[in-house]
Amino acid sequence: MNTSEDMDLVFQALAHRTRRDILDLLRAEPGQAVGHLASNFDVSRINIINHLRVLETAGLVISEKDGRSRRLYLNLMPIQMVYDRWTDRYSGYWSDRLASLKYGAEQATKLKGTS
Amino acid sequence: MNTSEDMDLVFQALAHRTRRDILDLLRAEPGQAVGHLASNFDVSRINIINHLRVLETAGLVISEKDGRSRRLYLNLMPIQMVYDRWTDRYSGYWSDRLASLKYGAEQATKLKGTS
DNA sequence: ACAATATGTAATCATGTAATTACATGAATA
DNA sequence: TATTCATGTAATTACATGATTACATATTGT
Repeated sequence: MNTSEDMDLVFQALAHRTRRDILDLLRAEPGQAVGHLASNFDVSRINIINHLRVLETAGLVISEKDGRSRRLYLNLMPIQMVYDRWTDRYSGYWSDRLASLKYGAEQATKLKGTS
Repeated sequence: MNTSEDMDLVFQALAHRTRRDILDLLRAEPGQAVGHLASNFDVSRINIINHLRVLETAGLVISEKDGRSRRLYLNLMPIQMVYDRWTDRYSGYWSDRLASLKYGAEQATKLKGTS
């Protein structure tokens, strides 16, 4: 998670519903195989493999071979690092939830007042 | 932030370095105009307008007309809602930073042991 | 060895995105 | 009113992405 390109990969990976659903399924049942995972979707198995490649490139999914199948695991570290970087940047705004909402209200007021 | 399509928009908006840089600049100097913002980049002014449209569609940027210019503001609410939803889902893993790192270590050990 | 199973690669097609140039609108000001 | 300034729209181009079908690899079991 050093370069900005890595962050691009993580956000892009999360920017598709199927891939977010994959992460949910891997969280619910870690170590499941590709075919078993794909059976949850209406799209082709190959499409799920393509999505898995995107997730693996972003570091969000790790896999290990197990005979003729492949076990899949969720890895949340990239999301943690994005979160850390983001909250470092904007910690003043929303490191604390209440402060964030306060900011949102202030901004709304400011916009209302000047328009 | 009700539908999954809204989350797609937010993640897609964040999945480009220029757009993340725009958010940083708007945070540093709220209310700045389009041309002033665009002067920070090497790309064309129109390209920044296109990126702004993406950010506004995702709800991350709000704007108001001010004479012949347009004032731009950062809106972090969509990110907050994505964050809330994500941490709701995976709160057991990384609502607490230490717990998250612990999970990461456990997962690494698990993978090492079975491969 | 042969067949069945699990996964992956290659080629393809349609669609979407990023960035550009040229032109158009609308507001401030001489 | 004409002109400059700030912004926006339209059309275009190159490239990336999502999803598919057909084929290929590798492993298990008969």
